Amino acid sequence: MPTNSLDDSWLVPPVGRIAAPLREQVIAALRRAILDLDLRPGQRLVERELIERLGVSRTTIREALRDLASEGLVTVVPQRGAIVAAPSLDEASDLYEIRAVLESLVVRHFVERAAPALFEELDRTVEDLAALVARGAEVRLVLAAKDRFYGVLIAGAQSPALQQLLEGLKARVQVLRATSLSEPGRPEAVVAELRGIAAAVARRDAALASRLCADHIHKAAITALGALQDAEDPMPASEL
Amino acid sequence: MPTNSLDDSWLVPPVGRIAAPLREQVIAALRRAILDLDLRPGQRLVERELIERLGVSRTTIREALRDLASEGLVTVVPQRGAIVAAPSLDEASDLYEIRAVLESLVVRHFVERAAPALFEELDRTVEDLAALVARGAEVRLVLAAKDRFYGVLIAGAQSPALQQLLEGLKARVQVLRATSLSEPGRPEAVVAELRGIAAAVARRDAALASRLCADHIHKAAITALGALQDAEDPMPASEL
DNA sequence: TGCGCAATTTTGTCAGACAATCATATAGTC
DNA sequence: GACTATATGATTGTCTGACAAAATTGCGCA
Repeated sequence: MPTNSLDDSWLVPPVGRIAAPLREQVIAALRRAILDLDLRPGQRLVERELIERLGVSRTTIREALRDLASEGLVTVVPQRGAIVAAPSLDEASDLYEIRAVLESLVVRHFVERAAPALFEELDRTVEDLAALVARGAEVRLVLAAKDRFYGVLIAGAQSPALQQLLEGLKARVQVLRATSLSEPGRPEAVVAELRGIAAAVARRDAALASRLCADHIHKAAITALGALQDAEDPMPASEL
Repeated sequence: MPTNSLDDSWLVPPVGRIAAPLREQVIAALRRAILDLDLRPGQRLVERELIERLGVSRTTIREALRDLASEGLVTVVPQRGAIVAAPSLDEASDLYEIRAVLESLVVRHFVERAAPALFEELDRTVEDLAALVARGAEVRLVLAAKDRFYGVLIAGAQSPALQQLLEGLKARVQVLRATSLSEPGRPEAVVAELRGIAAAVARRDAALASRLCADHIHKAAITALGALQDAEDPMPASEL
């Protein structure tokens, strides 16, 4: 077996030609594989192998890879192909900082524009999250709940551009988010922080909510980056 | 002649197969055409016509269009193809707001991280701009000078992620930037505002510089959006 | 053991094909 | 004559196969 070829753990049913644009299915499959770490950061994505595994043509694979590249999930090096994106510590730090200011904007817009129903829904998502954490649910579920929280915020902010940018940013740091929530005590802290944000939002205090949101992401960043620094690259190029 | 096909004004030498990846050349050609308004917002980009005009294969065209879509310069509607992106007033407003917070971040990073030489260069670019405005240079040149100013800021901020995001945002509002600078008195105001930013940066006053930068973009936004509102769609679908 | 060259792999691009979908024009109906 | 339904054409989505150029690998040679 040559250096590092794809492991087959993420083998989804070769992408049936069910309904939607085939390319979308390919993108979804690859995205899931990357976010679930079935494909490891830095790993090469060789077109021929993807063709075999997903059962679609090179045309489709290449378009999908380019889409993922624009999402920041893979990096396409000219004449060398695509690799799974692996943000360095510095990059990750930058991404978190950018996310902090953008989420602040989202919160401000939410307070200004969101429909009343969304204010209630925001509270509900926080309590859902709190319940999950209270009964010690696994990280994956907590993360999903947190995504719903941000999802409600974005929906209320009514800014497609913000939504698109933030989705890209979140995808790029997805790896680290799980890390952050795994630190002892962090889930409880997260609940407290989000409750604070929600409370400020409920009082229509945009400035405070926005600041709390930025704080929250900064704290998450510190935790995640710290963990990343400890682990410090458990995955160099060759690992045969 | 059918409804609205491409005008040939932007016909660049059919993209010679000179050196770099062909796709890059196609992307560059289309980007220039869009930013220069040779291709008008809302206009359909039919693959076959692009093939003929640029002399490359459909594969290449399609990949290029997808790249441009990820930059936000074109919008790809499934099953209907690509059209030149046309930001609505609301979208444009959002984009400017996002740009304001991100440029603020850039300025802050610049103050914290930039090499001394860049501080000097920043001053130089402002004075270049001032000179151009003073002798009433055309809008295109002034815009280019302004881009150099932002370019120096970005370079000093040393954040690839920020750079990438801002390039995308700037591309999307490019159309409006020209409009903004065409308003009487605006160029002189721009010079004053940028001088203020540069001065604050020179004093290493990150907070002030950052706030001034946000202000500057807000003002530009108001001017541009106002002009946009007046013009209010001089380009509906059919114009035979 | 180290280096350079050749064989192989992989990407970039092309051409042509086809089904599915969208757009338009035509014909039939009220 | 206006309106709807169908047919016709245009356009996109996807596939196949091909080839040159660049990168990678492996081998032979010094």
